[in-house]
Amino acid sequence: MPLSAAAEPRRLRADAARNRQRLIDAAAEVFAARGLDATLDDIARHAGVNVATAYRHFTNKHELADEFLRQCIEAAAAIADEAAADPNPWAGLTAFLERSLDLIASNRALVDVLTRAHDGDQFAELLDRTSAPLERLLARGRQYGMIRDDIAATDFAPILEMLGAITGTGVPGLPYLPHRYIALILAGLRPSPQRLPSEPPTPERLQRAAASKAARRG
Amino acid sequence: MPLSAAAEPRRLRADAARNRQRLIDAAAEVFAARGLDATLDDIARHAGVNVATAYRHFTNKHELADEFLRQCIEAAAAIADEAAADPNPWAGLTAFLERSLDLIASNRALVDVLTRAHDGDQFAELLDRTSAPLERLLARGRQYGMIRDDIAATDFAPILEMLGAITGTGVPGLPYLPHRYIALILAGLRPSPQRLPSEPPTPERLQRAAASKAARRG
Amino acid sequence: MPLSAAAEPRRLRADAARNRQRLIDAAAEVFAARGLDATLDDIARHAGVNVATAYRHFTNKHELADEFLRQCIEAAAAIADEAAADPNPWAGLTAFLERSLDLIASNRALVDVLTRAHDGDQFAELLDRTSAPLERLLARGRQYGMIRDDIAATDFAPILEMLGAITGTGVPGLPYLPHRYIALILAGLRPSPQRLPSEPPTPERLQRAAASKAARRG
Amino acid sequence: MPLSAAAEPRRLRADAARNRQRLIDAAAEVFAARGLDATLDDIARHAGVNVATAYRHFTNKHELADEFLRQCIEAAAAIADEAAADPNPWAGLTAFLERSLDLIASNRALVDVLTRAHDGDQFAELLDRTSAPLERLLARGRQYGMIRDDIAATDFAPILEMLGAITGTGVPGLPYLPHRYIALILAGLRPSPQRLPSEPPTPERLQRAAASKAARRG
DNA sequence: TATGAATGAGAGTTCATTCAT
DNA sequence: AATGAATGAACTCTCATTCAT
Repeated sequence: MPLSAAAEPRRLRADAARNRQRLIDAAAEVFAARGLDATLDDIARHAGVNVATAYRHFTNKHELADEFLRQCIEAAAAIADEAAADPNPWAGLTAFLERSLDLIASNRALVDVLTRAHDGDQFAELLDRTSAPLERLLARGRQYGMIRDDIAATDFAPILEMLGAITGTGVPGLPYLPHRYIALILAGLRPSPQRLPSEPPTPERLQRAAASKAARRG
Repeated sequence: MPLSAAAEPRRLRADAARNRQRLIDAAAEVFAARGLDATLDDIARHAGVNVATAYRHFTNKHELADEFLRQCIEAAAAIADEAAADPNPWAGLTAFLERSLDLIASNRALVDVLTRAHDGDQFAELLDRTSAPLERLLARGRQYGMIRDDIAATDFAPILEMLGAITGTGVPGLPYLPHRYIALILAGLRPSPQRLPSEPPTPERLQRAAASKAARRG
Repeated sequence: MPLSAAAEPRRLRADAARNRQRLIDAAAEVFAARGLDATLDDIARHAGVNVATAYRHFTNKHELADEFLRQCIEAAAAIADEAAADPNPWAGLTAFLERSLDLIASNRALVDVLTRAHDGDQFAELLDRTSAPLERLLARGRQYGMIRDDIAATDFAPILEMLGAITGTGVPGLPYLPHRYIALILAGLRPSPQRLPSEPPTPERLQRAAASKAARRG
Repeated sequence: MPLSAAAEPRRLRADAARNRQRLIDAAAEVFAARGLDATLDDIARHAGVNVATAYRHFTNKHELADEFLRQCIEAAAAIADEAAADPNPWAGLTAFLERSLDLIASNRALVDVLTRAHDGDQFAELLDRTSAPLERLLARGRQYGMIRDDIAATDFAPILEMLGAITGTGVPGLPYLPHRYIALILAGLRPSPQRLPSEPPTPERLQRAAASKAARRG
């Protein structure tokens, strides 16, 4: 899944820029197939370039993964934007979860980054880009009495994290299981007299949690 | 968290048994901290023994992980049994999820085993041990109109998998976030006029999914 | 004794080619000194490169040994060719045995390959390359009544295997003992009224024997 | 002042002596099957005792191998004695070579010790025990004009070493190949007008050669 | 700039040998 | 005396990263 090219600060020669994007696309494919543990050599071979070339573009494997994840975040943000544009908030919310799940499902590494938390900063970025549209969506949903009012945009980070954990449960030839659990969570998001315990997480808290996960990994 | 000692066929000398359990406990700690990718050397050092000693007790790293997971499964089964014994099905269900989450939270590797599925057989075992009590619990819950009737014991594998993904979100000094999402899922488990899509997964399907995950990892 | 360079399919950079040959030469020396059990680390150190470099050139220890043996086989084939070119068959035969012995003597591992049979395929290759010239040599020798007529080219595999076993018997400052036993065997190769028992071994039989030896070793 | 100086170094308890012999027998079997590289653990298990027990009887693996080889040497000496007792020197010589070969063939490790020279001292011992009977045999053979007179007892060390190298060439269902090469060597041992180069090796030389081989191994 | 090649620091595993019961 | 257990030192092989063309 070649993600849209990102804006690069420095000007690169045309072929260099092409190599750079090739590497990111290759990373997407290989990470998707083998997870974040895939070797850089493999990715480079997949991109049709040499490993050393990868190191000219990215100081280390970590950074290539980051770049790849940044592009994933772009895609996630686009999904949130489109969902918020839906006139029916409930339909928008449903679409948001389902399309997010599709994105996650297409990338094993994205599961890794959400589950094993590769880098806290990326997480913050993801929140930053999706919060505003989600908040708009939720506001309208509450207005119409479609969505419970003790849920906030930041709650969707853990929610997607949870859904990401079961993306791999697809078995060819059978209905895709995660939809079932999206529906379960959607049922939980309906208005209810019983309030959820504690408050929605603050962005800071989510960042700290993601960072602490990242720290564990080294 | 030293798990309950497992029944060992052969009698071990006192010191050997101690070392064996030390290794498993060390494995729990180290796996908890760094996931199933942790090195055996690390675990052995943590246990205060030589790597070769680990190899005397377990033919390879895989087997040590298996032993550790087996003990986790015992604990999980105990949780399911106690939950089923609760006279109030809803309270039992709540306790089941919360205590399961606590167990998972204390072991990063348990997340791995649920998320990344180290070994399909272990997964099958886990299902096997928890299905019967859960099914009893659900049956009573449905009778009393407390629990929606299109959910089955096997649904709790993905549900716990999901919850496992966010166990790491705890931040010292703040209320434990996962409880919030347990509550969200519990809300979704209340009876509802809208049925969930597709059927509860069959044990075979869950096993196949777990096995295919395990295959990816190698 | 650096053996003649072998034809390599892919073009290697100058320094890589140098390292590659250095590794093979180092393998020759180290195998010669310690047999095929020598460690790759040792060989690499001898070649002045890192072990990992050895692994860049050869997928495993086995393959490095194979490459080294291939070069030995080239040398052995050259010896057979030159011997067959000698106008005097007896002189040719003598030269063949003596020069073969010199080759073997310079390489402990060559003894290994003949004695302990590292790889049945290599053995087959060796036979294949030396049989034709030897057969020509023997044919002329029989014509002139110089060589007994119940001996065949394939007999020289076991004969060299035998001689290989005593190559190590040289002691500095004393006449080289193996020559004495070459002479003994040459005496046995003179025409004789008493026929040797059984037939010369077929190539298939030699290969099977070599393969069964290889199997034992693992 | 006890007159009966025991031939046995130390008295062993009956069961200890039994274990000791069991270990040597197990060593023979296991060495025969897997060569001198077999693990002590394997041998001990084969003997039905613990490794540590092996270390009570033998200071290290080397010494157990030595003991095993010593028993082989006894057998070899017996063969030489019986051969010398044959009234027909040529028949005696033939029997000596064939039975020696059988002995070697039954023990992979004996090939190792002769080929790869585990220990120079053992070699000396072997010579020592077989020289006298062989010399008597040869003397009579020369008298009758049956055996060439420039061959000596010490020549049979390299000769057996050579034959040992091809003991493995047997293939089930086919005539045993080594007999063919014994016949070849016997043909070379017939009287001949052409003298062999250099002199028969002195015992010292053979010992030095064997010792230098042993040194290589470490 | 891009490449082929090289490397150091492990990871998993094995084995001769020693220790503690 | 004999055993179960423990160990340190190897050995094979891998990979992120750097160097030399």
